[in-house]
Amino acid sequence: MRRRLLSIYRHLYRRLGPQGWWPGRTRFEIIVGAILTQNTNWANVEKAIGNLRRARLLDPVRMSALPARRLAPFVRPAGTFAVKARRLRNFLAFLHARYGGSLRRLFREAPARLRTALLDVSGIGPETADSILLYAGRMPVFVVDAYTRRILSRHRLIAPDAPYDEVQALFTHLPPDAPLYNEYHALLVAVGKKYCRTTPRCEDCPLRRDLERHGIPLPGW
DNA sequence: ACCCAGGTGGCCC
DNA sequence: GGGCCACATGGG
Repeated sequence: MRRRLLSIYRHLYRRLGPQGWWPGRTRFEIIVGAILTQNTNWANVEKAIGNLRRARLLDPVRMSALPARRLAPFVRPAGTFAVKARRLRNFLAFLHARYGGSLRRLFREAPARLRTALLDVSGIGPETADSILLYAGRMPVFVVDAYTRRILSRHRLIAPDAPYDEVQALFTHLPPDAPLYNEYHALLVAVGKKYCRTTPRCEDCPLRRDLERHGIPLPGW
């Protein structure tokens, strides 16, 4: 399994190159993006983040000053904006209550403890929590999203309806290396955007051809 | 006029 | 504990 996962990674990397994820520079911006991108096209998230940036709200203290009703209009392009404004505030309340508003202190937690804590925040589920841990915290936690699922299931590495933790467990076959997990997940999203929707016929997927050519046939094909 | 996008929580049974 | 459903914008 380890060999197979690494082989997929190498072929993805060779084809698509480094992805430079997460888009967004500061830790707080990454966290905001992770919440805003829930079930939403990233282009829409960028518009919302642009609104927040222009209003100088990409800062925990400044954002905390706004009640959800005042925050929502900035978030609007990301969709489900009332919900997401509340979720941003839920995170900020959590950050303030448990870490005195300090992201530095938050990320001093051990990954497993922080994950549990984040999952207690209403509006932060497993994917959002893991995105925060990996991309904002640079912790070796693999992120499972719709693309991860779609690609792995089409390659018969998981069942299409496999539970989150089960999919994530697959990647424990890899060394716990945050930059590797970062790049790997970003590549899965990139290849998913590029091929999995426009080319639902997996026989045409260049990744599959790469793997077969190199003697790593995918099971079930 | 659909359908989808880097989910999550709240119901209902 | 599973099976729906609301949330909602912008692009194809």
